[in-house]
Amino acid sequence: MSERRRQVRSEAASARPRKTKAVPDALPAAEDEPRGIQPKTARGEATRRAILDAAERVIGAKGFSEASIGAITREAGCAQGTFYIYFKGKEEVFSELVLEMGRLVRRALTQATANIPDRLAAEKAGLRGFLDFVAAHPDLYRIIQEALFVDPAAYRAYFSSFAEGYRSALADAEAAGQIRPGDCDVRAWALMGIARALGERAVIWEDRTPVAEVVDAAHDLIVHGLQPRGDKP
Amino acid sequence: MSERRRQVRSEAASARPRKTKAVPDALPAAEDEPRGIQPKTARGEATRRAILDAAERVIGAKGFSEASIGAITREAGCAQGTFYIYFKGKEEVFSELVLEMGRLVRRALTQATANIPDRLAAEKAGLRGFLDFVAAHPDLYRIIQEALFVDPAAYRAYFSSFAEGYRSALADAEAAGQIRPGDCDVRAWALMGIARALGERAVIWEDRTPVAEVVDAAHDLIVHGLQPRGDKP
DNA sequence: TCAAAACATGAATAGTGATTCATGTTTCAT
DNA sequence: ATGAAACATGAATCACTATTCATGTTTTGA
Repeated sequence: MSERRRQVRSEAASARPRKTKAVPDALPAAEDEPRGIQPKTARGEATRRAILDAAERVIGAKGFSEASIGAITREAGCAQGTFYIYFKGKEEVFSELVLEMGRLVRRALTQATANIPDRLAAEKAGLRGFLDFVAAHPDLYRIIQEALFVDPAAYRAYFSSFAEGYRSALADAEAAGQIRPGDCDVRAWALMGIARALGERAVIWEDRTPVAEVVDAAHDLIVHGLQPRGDKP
Repeated sequence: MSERRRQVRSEAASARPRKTKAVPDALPAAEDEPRGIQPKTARGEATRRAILDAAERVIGAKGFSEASIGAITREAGCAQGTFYIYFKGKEEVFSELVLEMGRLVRRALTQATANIPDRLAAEKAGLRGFLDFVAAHPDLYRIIQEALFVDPAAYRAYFSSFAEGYRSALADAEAAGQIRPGDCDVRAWALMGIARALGERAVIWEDRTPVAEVVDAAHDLIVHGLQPRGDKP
C-alpha cells in the first residue's frame, strides 16, 4: 500500500485484439483488410447481412462483452468461422452497427423534418420522428450507449454529427428571428438531451405513454419553457 | 442458415460469475455473503476504501470489462487476493460505485438547492450544482453509463430516484403556480436529459466553456423556451 | 461442363483474467 | 504479553471465447 492516486493510463484507449503469433510487418504499410472482406455475391451479401442483424439483436440484448461470437453466429444460423469472412473481429461489427444507427437516425430525422421551414414546428416533428425511430430500433439505441467504451471514436462521431447539425439549424433560425436569441451550442446539446432522455424513458423504461402525448408535453416545454403566465396568442 | 429472427434470450440479464466447481447447496438458504465482508478495523476500512477508489479510477478510465482485478489492486497498492476479502467479485465493486455515485449526486443537489423556495431559481442552482459535481467526478459519470449493461437494476434505480424526486418537485411547483401547467413526468425526464447532456458535453467532450455560461444559456431555455419575443418583465 | 473463385464449416489453438487457497503478518482484547 | 481474529499475499487453477485453419461445398464465368 504505497503510491496511491497514480494516474490510470488508458492503455490503447479501449479493447485490443488477441495477440497474433507472428506479426510480419515489413511491407510498405497501407492496406488494412487482411480479413473482413465485402461479399462478392448475393449469397455472401445475405450471410453478411444475417450476421449483422444477429449482432444487433444479440449485442443489444446482452451487451458487447457478454455477446459471444458463438451466440451471434448461432443467432445468424451459420458457423463461427463464417463470421471472420466478413468481419475482422467483434469490434468491427460493433462499429458497423454504430455507423448504421447514425445513418438510420439521420435519415429518419431528415425525412421527418423535410419541408418544414419553421424551426419550432421542425423541432416537434423531429422529436416525434426520433421517438418513433427509437421505438422501432430499441437494440440500436442500447448499443450507442456502449459505444462510449467499446468504440469511443464512433460514439463521439455519432453525437458530434448531431450536435453540429442541430447547432447550425438553431443558428439559422435565430438569424431568421424564428427563435429567441441565445447560445446555440448549449441549446443544441440541451435539446438533444431532451430527445435522448425521452427515448430512453420509452426504450429502457418501457414506458407506454403514447408518443404523441410525450411529444406534446415536451414541445410545450421546448417552446414556452417552465415560466408561468407565458404569452398565449 | 435457417430459423433467423429468433428472439435473443437475455440469459441471466447480465454477466454471470465463473462456475464454481461444487455447489454444496443443502443449507436452509438465507445468508448471502460467503465473501465480501465489511472491515472490522481501521486498517481494513482503509484498504477497502483504497480498492473502491482505485476501482473508480480504473473502471472509469478503461470501462468495466477492460478493467482487470489485477489493474485495480495494482492501482490500490495491494495483492489481488485482498480484493476478495472485501468484495464478492468485480460486479460488486461496480454496483457499489453506482450506489455511491447516486448518494453523492443526491447530496450535491440537495445542498445546491437547499432553502430555495422558487422552482425556477432552484432549477438553476440544481443545474449548476450538478455540472460542478460531474466536473469533479468524471469517472463516476462514465461509470453510470456502463451500468445499463453491467448492473441494469442499479442503473434503473439511479435514474428512477431522480425522476421521481424531480417529478414531485415539479408537481408541487405547478400546484403553487410557480411554473406553467403541464405533464410533470415528461418534463422531469426532459430536464434530467438537459442536465445529463450538458454534463456529458463537459466530461466526455471535455468542453471548456465556463460552467456559469452554460448554466445561464440552459436556464434561459428552461425558463423561456425557444419562442421569440417572450415576455420580459 | 469445368476450373476458379467465393463461401462455409467447426474443431483446435491459445490468450486472458477472475477467483481460490494455503500460508504468513498485523492488530486487538484481555 | 499472548492467543485469536483480522488482514494480506500472490502463485496456481481453470473456465471462457476470440480467432485461426485445413478441409469441404457452392456459385460463377466462359
